Amino acid sequence: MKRMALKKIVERQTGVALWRQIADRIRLSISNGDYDATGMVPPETVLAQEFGVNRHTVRSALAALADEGLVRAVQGRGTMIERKDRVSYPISRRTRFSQGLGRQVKEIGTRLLGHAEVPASGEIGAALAVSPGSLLIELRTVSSGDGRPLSTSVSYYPADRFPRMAEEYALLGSVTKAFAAHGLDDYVRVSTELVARHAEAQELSLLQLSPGAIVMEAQSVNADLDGKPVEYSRTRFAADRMKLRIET
Amino acid sequence: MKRMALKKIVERQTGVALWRQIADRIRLSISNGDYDATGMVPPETVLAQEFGVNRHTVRSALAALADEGLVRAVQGRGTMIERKDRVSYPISRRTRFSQGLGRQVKEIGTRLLGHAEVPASGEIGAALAVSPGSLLIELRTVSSGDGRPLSTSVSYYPADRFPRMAEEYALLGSVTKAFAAHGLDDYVRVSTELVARHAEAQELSLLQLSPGAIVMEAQSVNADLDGKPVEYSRTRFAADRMKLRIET
DNA sequence: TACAGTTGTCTAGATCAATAGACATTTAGG
DNA sequence: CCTAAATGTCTATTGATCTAGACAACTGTA
Repeated sequence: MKRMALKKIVERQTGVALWRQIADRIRLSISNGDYDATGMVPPETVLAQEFGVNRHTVRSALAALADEGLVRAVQGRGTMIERKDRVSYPISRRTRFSQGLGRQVKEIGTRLLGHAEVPASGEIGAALAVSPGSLLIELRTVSSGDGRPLSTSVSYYPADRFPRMAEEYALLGSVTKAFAAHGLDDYVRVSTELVARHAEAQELSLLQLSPGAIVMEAQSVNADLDGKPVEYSRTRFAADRMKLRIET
Repeated sequence: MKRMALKKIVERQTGVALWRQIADRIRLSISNGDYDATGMVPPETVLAQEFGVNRHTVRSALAALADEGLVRAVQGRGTMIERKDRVSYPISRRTRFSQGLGRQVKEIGTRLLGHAEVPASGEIGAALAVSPGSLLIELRTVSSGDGRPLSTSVSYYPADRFPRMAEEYALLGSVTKAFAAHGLDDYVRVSTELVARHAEAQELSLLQLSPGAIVMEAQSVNADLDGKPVEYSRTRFAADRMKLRIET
């Protein structure tokens, strides 16, 4: 289906600047492959006409995208697309971070931001089915693909069963391996809840997002094969770098 | 865990107006139940201090939320919360729209916006495993719960197998029943891909969203029990009214 | 070299967003 | 009946956003 050259409307007086709306639309078009034929963004004058705004407004949008490293403008030639990918991340009964990304990224980085021992509280305690007040290990991490941050997580593990979680994770760089080091060889995803919202300040900095960006937040529980919960985690994905593939 | 009274930072010069950022944050707090104790939003002066902005800016944010019908301000008393729900929508092998919402909403509405017969094209044809150019039935719908729009869909069905899809759907108000009318009693979800992004103009109007709002877009394929695809659909959910529960 | 097409830069003005302060109006409670 | 606390309204000012137009600088091609 040839994509319709549909009118590219932007809304005024909405609290979202036109240049940001336009930047979002162009980013989407790039990731949809709309400009693959030329590898370039249409000329500023053309975009200005399509969106019904002044050329300067389009320039602000392109400047923001150039700032993200998504495009690069060359005087006299045009604005070239530098990057267009959106990584696909599978969510299934056997969700494993590094396996899922597979060949989409050459190099996967995981960084342990910090860890702590905290008492179980309402929501998290209930999800892990531990008695209130019992100790949990909390891990905070950021994961990236080819140097670009993709997600940030806060995860909780029962401290009595996985006492060395932080150390093993720091050493092995993988939750799956850290579980294995505690004698747990297999686990499955029990539940996942998804919400999309604007990123908060801390998420902007952790994920290196431009302000106003969107995150998808997944709250998930993993359990061992007996159905006993072993992990509760809250992962926030950079929405414009990822799509989630749900395998049922 | 008692929620930390963490500093509520808003970012300036980002192309997203402060009042809109604050409106988004308050909306999130309402849906998180942060204000359940009183049923009211904190006083404007308090919010202004928390966010580090002028009271007038907070007032703009609250005016936007009042416009959505989320809160109602009463002079001399305060700003009361009118609505706080975020509907949970399950995605599983047997995703059925109306069943999933269950008791969360009293009244489910589905409206057929229009239908058409279109030739199968690249992506959609491949997903449905039909030969290129063969005919598909396209349905465009909006679904709502208790009068609030929750999602809008575009769906495709092979015309040779489900020739009366549009008529049956219009009559029965349900895809499951329309399938049954064609002799298909059961079907399962094969794949789902999820993306979150800012809503486009058309989506804003269909879902009655305030500009700058977020939609979650799910592209899904359903198949009969022999694995033959019967439906390709693209559903956009109003992100601030829904959360998706993924059942694996 | 000439030229068309493109991005880069500058100036000026109009509109929107945010701050600041003052005061009015309404409500609930002592 | 007061008063404290809350929202409602008004004016003025500053900075960010958007429009408008003109022209400079660079690229590729004829």
